[in-house]
Amino acid sequence: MPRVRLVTWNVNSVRKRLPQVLRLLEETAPDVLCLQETKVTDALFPAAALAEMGYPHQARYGMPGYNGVAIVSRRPLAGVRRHDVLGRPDARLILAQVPDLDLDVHCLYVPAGGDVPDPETNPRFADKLAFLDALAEWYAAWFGRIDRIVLCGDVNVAPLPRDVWDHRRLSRVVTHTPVEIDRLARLRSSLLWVDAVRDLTPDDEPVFTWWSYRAGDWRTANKGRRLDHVWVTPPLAPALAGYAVLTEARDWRPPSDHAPLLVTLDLDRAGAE
DNA sequence: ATGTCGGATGCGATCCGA
Repeated sequence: MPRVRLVTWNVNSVRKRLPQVLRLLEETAPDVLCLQETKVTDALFPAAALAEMGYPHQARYGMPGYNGVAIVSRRPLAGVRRHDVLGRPDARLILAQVPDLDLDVHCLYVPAGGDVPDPETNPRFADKLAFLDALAEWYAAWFGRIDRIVLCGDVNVAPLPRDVWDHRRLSRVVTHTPVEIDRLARLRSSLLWVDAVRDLTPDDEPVFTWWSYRAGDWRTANKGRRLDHVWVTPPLAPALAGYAVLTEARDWRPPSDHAPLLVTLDLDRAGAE
């Protein structure tokens, strides 16, 4: 079986960013692309343009204006399923099987959590914590079935000190507070998920996938955070072969504030399902 | 507190969410 390439990207509107998405597909030729913040209803999703580029297999879960996730693939998808975390239909998680690869792909967009890292005064932050708790519980109920799952998405948490440009300063900033890091760790424990990037890179090496629009020269300032993650279940850990943050895409005008994350799997080295 | 995006509303400028 050849190497498998997966890319995940928070596009911040798939319609606004369609030329950049097509360029990404052309230049990186992934088997599967996971998109977050598509910000489009399913009826208006640019299905034909992506199909024309060689990606006719698409699972999408959109809503007007906000959120929205999609999995687009060169290989057939099966068993497409949406999951409403906390019972809310807000287009944040979609699941699909890739039968050719004997793999499940999950595409996730975790709530950002607002500006104030206090669940007492900021309902958005409380909601983010509740979302992570509910998702952890949901996955924990799968435990025992040893599946080959790849979870891709914008988890809106940068867990390690070197996942942000300034650990001390950002410890009081939403995305890097201890309480969020604790909740993300619980989610990771739910299925013993392996964080692909940190499995392939020492923890003390800075890795970022997001740079705010508000910093003038993002590359020079480099005030980034690693908000976008690819996690795999234990049978896939031996298959992890490489990753790349495609920072060049952060400059494709008009840019998303996230860079795509590419992960390569060598499925010959994976465990069985 | 600020900075800059994208979408929705409703048709212009403002609000929400990020």
